[in-house]
Amino acid sequence: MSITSSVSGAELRQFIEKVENLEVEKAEIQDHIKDVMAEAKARGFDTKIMRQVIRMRKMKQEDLVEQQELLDIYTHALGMVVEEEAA
Amino acid sequence: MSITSSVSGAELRQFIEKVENLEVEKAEIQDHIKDVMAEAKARGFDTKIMRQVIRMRKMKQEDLVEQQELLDIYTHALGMVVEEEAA
Amino acid sequence: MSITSSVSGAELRQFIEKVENLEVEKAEIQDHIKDVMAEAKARGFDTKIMRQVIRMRKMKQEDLVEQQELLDIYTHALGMVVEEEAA
Amino acid sequence: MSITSSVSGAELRQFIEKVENLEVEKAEIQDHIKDVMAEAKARGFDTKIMRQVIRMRKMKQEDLVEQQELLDIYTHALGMVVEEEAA
DNA sequence: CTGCCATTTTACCGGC
DNA sequence: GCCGGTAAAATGGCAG
Repeated sequence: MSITSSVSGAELRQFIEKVENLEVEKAEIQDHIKDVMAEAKARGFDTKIMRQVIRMRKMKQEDLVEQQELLDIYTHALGMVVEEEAA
Repeated sequence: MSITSSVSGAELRQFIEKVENLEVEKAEIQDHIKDVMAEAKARGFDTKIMRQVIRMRKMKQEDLVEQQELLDIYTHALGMVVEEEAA
Repeated sequence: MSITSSVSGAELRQFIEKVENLEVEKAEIQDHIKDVMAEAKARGFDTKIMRQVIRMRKMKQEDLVEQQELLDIYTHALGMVVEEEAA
Repeated sequence: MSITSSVSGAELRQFIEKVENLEVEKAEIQDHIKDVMAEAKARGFDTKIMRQVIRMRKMKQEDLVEQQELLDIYTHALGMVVEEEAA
């Protein structure tokens, strides 16, 4: 009995190759980002600052989401606390 | 504030937005990868092993062998014997 | 605001601070681990392999063998032959 | 020539065991944290909220550090921009 | 080539 | 007891 018998090699291969193809696409985009940064640098901008700015803009958005989640949690929790105190 | 600053500001903004857009694209591809892995999992494949296989396929054969050898050296030095299958 | 809420708040604070203190301790130990690894690296050991060995030692032998077998199955199914050393 | 000859098994073992011991300590603290959380839960607190609160308190501290770093970067960058515009 | 930062992987925790 | 998501750790990549 072959060691391969317990899995469908063909199916596995399809999944693997699909992921690998997507990873290639991703790498291309990453390269593109690198190009843009290089161009910005050539135009005199400090890439370190740019990265920091990008990072902070991302964080700001995430914070909004975070705040909303906290609000939701508190809203639900209030119901619990009220029940709790009523008990 | 000088004209120069404003122009620089506009140009900077363009670079940053371009990068951010590319990062969005990248995130979408990453999500797609996640989907593929989830489907593979649903089809009964072990995603952890799949990831390992993908990593191995990316590595140069040379490095792969070297790393395996080093692992062997270390495990033997520690007296760790991993039970081998009789083929 | 009710007395109950204040009491709950104080109690909650106590729990949270206790957790935070424990997390500080944990971080210190983590730093210590980092130091040990750095020393090992300075002595010429490959820390990546060391980490892998530590992970392997944590795993049950049974699971370790199983995982290795699965990897073999997948690599064979994909026709990946990892060159074995002649001992 | 033995496969073990190229590394000092004794020294490696010492490093590994030291790390493992530290990891045991760390796990104990983690268990302790778990106990505290379980007790809080038993006292009626929502662990999800607690985690969120702990997380946000940590982030607040990290944000301060981040802000300072950004300030530093900007300070340095200003020098650059001034030079740039003078050029 | 070293340190730093982003990504990726692993481990954990709570819910079903 | 798995499973899904979330936080911690580790690896890899990039800039300097």
